[in-house]
Amino acid sequence: MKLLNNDQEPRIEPTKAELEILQVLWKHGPSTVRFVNDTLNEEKKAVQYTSTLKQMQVMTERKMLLRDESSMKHIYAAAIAEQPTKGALLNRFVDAIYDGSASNLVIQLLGNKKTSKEELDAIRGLLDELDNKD
Amino acid sequence: MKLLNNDQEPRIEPTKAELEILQVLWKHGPSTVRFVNDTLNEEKKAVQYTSTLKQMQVMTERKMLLRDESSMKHIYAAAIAEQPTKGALLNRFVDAIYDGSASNLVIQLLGNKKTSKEELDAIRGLLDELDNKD
DNA sequence: GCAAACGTACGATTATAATCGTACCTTTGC
DNA sequence: GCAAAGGTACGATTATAATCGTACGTTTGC
Repeated sequence: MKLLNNDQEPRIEPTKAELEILQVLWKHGPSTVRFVNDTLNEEKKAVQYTSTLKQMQVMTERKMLLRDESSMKHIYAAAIAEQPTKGALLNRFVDAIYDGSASNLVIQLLGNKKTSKEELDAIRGLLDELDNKD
Repeated sequence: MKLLNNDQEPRIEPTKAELEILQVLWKHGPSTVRFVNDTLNEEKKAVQYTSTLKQMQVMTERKMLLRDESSMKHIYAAAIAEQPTKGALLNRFVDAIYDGSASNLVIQLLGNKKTSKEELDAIRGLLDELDNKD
């Protein structure tokens, strides 16, 4: 028997579908379901309006989104910040795949044909900045 | 109606549970179910023998593992290589979270308190190597 | 004023991942 | 020889994610 999880705390481990919705809200700011659904259909995948609606309703229950119900067209906003959320996902990923070693991940990244020269230069720039800060 | 997917090709997108099993096999080489299950219980989580067995049977069907049935204690081996598999997972992750931008991921990594100085030095070393190669 | 368009609510369904119980076969040790 | 230990096979179950149909309320345009 699984006890009900009357979660009051926001969950910061969005699923794939949840993340797609969050990305739209992070990028465009507070939006209607209509807007989010249209954006998903344009940029990601075909999905019914009510599916997106349902997702966003559940996410609101789980405190991942905030909902302004003052007008009929509810306005949803991300309740969790982009960077901390992505950071948590990244940590989980590094733990699961690279046994917690960030440099192992970077090895993979650098050995990857799909990582462009521009990306590499950008990464180098970041490290240089860090050097100057310390 | 979903058509049957008589997949002949190996699937290279292991799930969480599948990845844990693959990690054991990659690390220790071909192993029995008993060994994999013991290792998971020691290093990861409590799980029944038959659960691990079932997973590995399914993974074999999906061509992610190879099975040597010549003796009663079947010996399983990873059928997909570690680096390409992790690379594919990494690409998916970067696409899903960082819109395909590897440098954005690294920004996150560097800004992350959990990334140690040693890790940063290691990363720097990698970039230096790359410099000398080009 | 009323039909069409558009909105929310919500149960039901489907898809997939993950776990486990039970049946049954093989090996081993005494 | 045979009971106990340990192995595989496999259906059933549970957990979770994801999608959608339908009911019904509100707004809008003509």
